[in-house]
Amino acid sequence: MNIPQFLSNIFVFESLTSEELQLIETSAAIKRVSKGALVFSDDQAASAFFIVLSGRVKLYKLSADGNEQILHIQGRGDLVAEAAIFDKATYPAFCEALEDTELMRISRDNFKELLRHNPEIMFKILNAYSKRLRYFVDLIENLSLHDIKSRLAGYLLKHCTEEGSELVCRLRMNKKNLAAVLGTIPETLSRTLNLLKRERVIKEEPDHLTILNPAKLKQLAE
Amino acid sequence: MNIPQFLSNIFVFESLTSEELQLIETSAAIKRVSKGALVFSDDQAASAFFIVLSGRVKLYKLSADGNEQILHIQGRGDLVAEAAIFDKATYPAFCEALEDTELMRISRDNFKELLRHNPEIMFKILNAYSKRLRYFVDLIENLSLHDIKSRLAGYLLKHCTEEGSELVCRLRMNKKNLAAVLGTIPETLSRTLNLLKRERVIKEEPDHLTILNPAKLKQLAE
DNA sequence: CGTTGCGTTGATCTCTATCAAAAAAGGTGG
DNA sequence: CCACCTTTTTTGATAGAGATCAACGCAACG
Repeated sequence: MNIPQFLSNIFVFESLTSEELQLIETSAAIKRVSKGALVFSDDQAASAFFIVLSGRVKLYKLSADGNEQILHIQGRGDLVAEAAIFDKATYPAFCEALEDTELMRISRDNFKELLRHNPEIMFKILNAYSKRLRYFVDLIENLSLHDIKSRLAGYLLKHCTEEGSELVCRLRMNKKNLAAVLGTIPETLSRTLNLLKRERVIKEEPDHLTILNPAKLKQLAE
Repeated sequence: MNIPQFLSNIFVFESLTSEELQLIETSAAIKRVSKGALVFSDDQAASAFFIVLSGRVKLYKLSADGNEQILHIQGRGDLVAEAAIFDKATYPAFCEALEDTELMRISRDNFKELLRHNPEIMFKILNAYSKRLRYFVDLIENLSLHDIKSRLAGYLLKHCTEEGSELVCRLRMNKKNLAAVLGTIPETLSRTLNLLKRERVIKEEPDHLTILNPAKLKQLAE
């Protein structure tokens, strides 16, 4: 892969010159992880953050009895563990590869130095942080104020795409993970999907869900 | 109040010169709200953010049937609605005064201009954002993976102080609000406090809670 | 083919919300 | 200081959402 070329396409770095991109590349390391591998652990000491080059990772918390809540899923171009740059130097959650994934590891100190000379990058980081904050506010609202049927409806709406005349949702993860994204367990997800199928709101096909009644789905999601 | 003096004590502004502080003051307005008054609404258009000068406000979401989840409570020196500076220009939640409160309203555009000339402020903002992100991650973890007894235990531990030989927790808000902080309702909070009282973990006194068994409380909070 | 992991289904149980009402605490004005 | 009214908090009874536990079907895979 042409790394500088790739980096220049990432929102956070798009204002940098090719010399600066080169600089990032030399101070960064590529980390390759296979599907299912742990990238870092909750509370682990952190001296770097990551950018996803390819693949996807999930960031999640575990309860004492092994339940999982996924905080978010990051793909190509996304920052991972960026909270470890400016706040205390520990990772805020577990991070595991959902697929074979390539990450660029960027050292905290190098990056801060880069920022000092390129303050305009900070605006981009601030923008990314703001989006992340809003995403978390939505998640909190969902977990606290909506039931699972409503959360699932919201998720399907947010992740569906038009394909021809149909509205379909490709999950791109197994149902155990989808359950953990929604803050529930696979059994409950399975039953809730059944509810929606019985009400003819969605139809499940081998590799995707088809949304039969978007209006109803919107109403459920409120 | 001597505003520039006050501002210079706020973390975000502590590196500014008195001329710059003066500049902020002239471009900012003081907003006074009485206890119970709404400062702004969820999704309302936002062209400014706020700094709390005195008093406290709560930021919260409401469900369709009127349930409330408090996202956080901000006091003297804290930023409010800072996500509206860099991301889309709407307020991310409702904001209501818990007490008579003075806020400084800082226009988004003026502030951005200030940042351009004082990039070091951005580090402070980034730091504040990082802390907020971690706080939200904790809240998500709590709501999703801990039951109410555990959330209450965690809250009490986090907010208690040593007074003489005793560990006490002064709530500084009514129980309806505490319930909304914990993601529950007053009835359930009342019952959960009873549980802890019956187990001799805490004792309730007219104006505060005394923690009788911190070890047990820690164990409950995990 | 056995094994292993994933997804579904069924039965059950537990936590927490809801609804209703009583009790306690806080003003307010005479 | 007391009677009155409002708001907050507590208590009780009930219902419901979702977790847990156990079992089974099913596909992938060595």
